[in-house]
Amino acid sequence: MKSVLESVKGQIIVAIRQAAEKAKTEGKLNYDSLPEFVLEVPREKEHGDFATNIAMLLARQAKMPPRQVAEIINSHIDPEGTWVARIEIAGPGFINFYLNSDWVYEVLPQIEEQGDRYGNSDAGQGKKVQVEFVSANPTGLLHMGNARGAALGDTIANLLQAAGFTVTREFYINDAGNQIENLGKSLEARYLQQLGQDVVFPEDGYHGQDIIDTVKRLIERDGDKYLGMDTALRRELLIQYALEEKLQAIKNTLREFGVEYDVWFSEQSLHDSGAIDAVLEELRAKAYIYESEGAVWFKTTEFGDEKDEVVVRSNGIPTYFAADIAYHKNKFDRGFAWIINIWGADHHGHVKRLKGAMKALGYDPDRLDIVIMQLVRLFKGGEIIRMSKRSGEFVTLEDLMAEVGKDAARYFFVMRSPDSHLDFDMDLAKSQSAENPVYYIQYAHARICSIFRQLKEKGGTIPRAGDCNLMLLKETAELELIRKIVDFPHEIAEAAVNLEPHRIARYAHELAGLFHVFYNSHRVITDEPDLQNARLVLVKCTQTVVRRALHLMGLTAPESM
RNA sequence: GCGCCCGUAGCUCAGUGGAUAGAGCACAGGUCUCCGGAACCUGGAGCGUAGGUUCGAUUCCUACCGGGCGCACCA
Repeated sequence: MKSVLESVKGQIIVAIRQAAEKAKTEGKLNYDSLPEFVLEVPREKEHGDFATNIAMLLARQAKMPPRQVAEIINSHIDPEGTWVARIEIAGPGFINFYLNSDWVYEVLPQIEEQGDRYGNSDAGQGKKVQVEFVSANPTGLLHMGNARGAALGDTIANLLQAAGFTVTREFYINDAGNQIENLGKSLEARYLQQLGQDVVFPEDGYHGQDIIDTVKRLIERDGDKYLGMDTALRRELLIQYALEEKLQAIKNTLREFGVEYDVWFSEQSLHDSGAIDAVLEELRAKAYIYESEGAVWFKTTEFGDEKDEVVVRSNGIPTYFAADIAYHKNKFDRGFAWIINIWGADHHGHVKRLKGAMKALGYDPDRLDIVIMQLVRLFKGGEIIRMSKRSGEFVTLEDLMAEVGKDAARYFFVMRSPDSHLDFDMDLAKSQSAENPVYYIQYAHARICSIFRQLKEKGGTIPRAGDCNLMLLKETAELELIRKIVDFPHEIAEAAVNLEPHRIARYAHELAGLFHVFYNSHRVITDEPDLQNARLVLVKCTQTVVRRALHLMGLTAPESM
C-alpha cells in the first residue's frame, strides 16, 4: 500500500511536471528536458509543507532568473486533485507548497487498518538480499565488535524486510585456517596443564579463561583419554569438541540478543567441497593467478590494491582470502540481487580486493556492499574499559547483556552511524532515567498502555478511526505528532536502502519526544467524548508506531516499566 | 610513508549542493491541584585550517593539521 506521504507528494510532483510542460507548450518556458528536481520537506516550517528546487535547476536552460521560472510554473499549476492550498515563491527561487493540513489525518485510518504492517513498503520489490554479519571466529566468546555487528546487521535485516526485500541472515563460521590450528595448540596446552603436566602455553595462543573452562568440561566428560594420543589426532579431537561447544555458545548468546540466523555457513565446507580449488582454477584460467616464492598469488593490484595477495600459502593451505573469494562467489551464485557484509573497521583493507575478485570472476561488484563499522569503546564510571584478547581480559556480549540488558545494548549499538566511533556509556545504558534514550522511548509506549488501562477501568473502549471526527486534533502538539507518524514508512525505506539503521533509532527518540510533549500539554481522557475519541485513535496509532520502531531495532515494547 | 574512516555546541552525536545547521547530556532558570515526574518549557554557544568547483559549499574536489584503524604465506 502506498503511504500517505508518497501519494501526497506524488500528486504535487505530477502537478509540477504538468505545469512545466504546459508552460513549454505555450512557449512561455524553454527547456529540452526536465531536470531531476526534488520535492522535499523544508527545514523551516515557514517555508511550507513541501518545497521544490525545479526553478533553480531550469534557470540555465530557460535562460531566465530562477524566480521568474518559478513564477511561470506557479501560474501554470493546477492544484486540482492535490492537497495544495497555497503556493509561494521564496528565496533564490524555491516554490513552496502549503497544504490543507487535513491531509495528515489520512494516515490514522491507514495505521488502524495495517497495524504492525504500517511502515512497510515495496521499495525492495521482493528482491533477494543477503546480510552477513558477526561471523566471529568460534574460538572464543563474542566481544563488543561482534556485538555491534550483531545489532547493526540484525536491524539492517529487519529494515530491509520491512522495506520489501526478501532477506537472508547469514553467519559465516571461520572454522578453518590458522586460528583453528592455534586454538588446537591452546586447547592442548590447557588440557595437559589441567592434567598436571608442566607445559608451556603458546605465546600467541588464546589466553582466555573460557579455553580452560572448555578443557575442564572435556576432562569431566572424557577424562584423560587423549593423553596418550599423538599430538595431531589429539588436537583434532580437542578442536572438534571446542568448536561445537563454542559455536553453540555463540548461537545461544545471539539468540538471547534477539538475532535469529537463516544460514550458518561453514568455511571448512568450502575447503572440503573443492569450491576453493575450483574458484582458484577459474581465476588461473583468467590469468589473475601466478606463483612466486612457493606461494600462489592473486593479482589484486589490477584492482587497485597496493600489492598482490597470497591465496595459497607455500605449505599448500589456502588463505582466508581464498576462502572468502569462494564464499562470495557462492553468494552470487545463490542468486542474491544484493549482498551486504557487516565488517569491523579492522577489515576495511579487504574491501577493495574482495570486490576486485568478484569483478575478476565476472560478477558486478556494485551488488556487494560492505558496511564498515568503527570500533567500540566501553566507558564505565567515566573510564575506558581496556580490552585485550591477548590478555584474556575483555567484556563479552554476555557480560554486557547481564550488565545493561539486551534492549539497552542493542539500542546503544545502533544509535550511532556505523561510520562513527562508538563510545558506549555503560552507566547511562543501565540508568533508569530520562537521560537514557532507551527508557525514554520505552516509557512513551508504557505511558500509552497506562492510558488504555485507565480507560478500561472507566469502562471506556478505543473507538474506530472511522467513527471519530479526527479534525478535532488541531493542536500543534497533535499535528506534529501525526506528521511524524506519517514519515515512518519513508524513514524505514531510507534507513534500509542506505543501510543507515541509526536513522530509526533517532526517529524513535524523536517520536517519543513528540508524544511526551503532547501528553504533557493535553489530556487524552477528558469529559469531551468526541475529543477523547479522536485522541484515543491518535494515541493508539502512536503506540503502534513506537512499538514497531522498537521491534525493528530488536527491543521490547513494555506495557509497564 | 601509503590506504580507509572521522573532525559540527563544554561532552556524545545527527544533518544537508541551497532560504535562520539540529538533538541528547551538562550548565542556568522555570512548569504541572491533571491519564505514570522515567514528563514538559526557556536560555547560550559550533561546521579543524587554507585553497578550488558552483549562482550558492558545513556538504563536492585538493592540500594541510589532528584522532582511529589497516598495510602478514593471520583472519
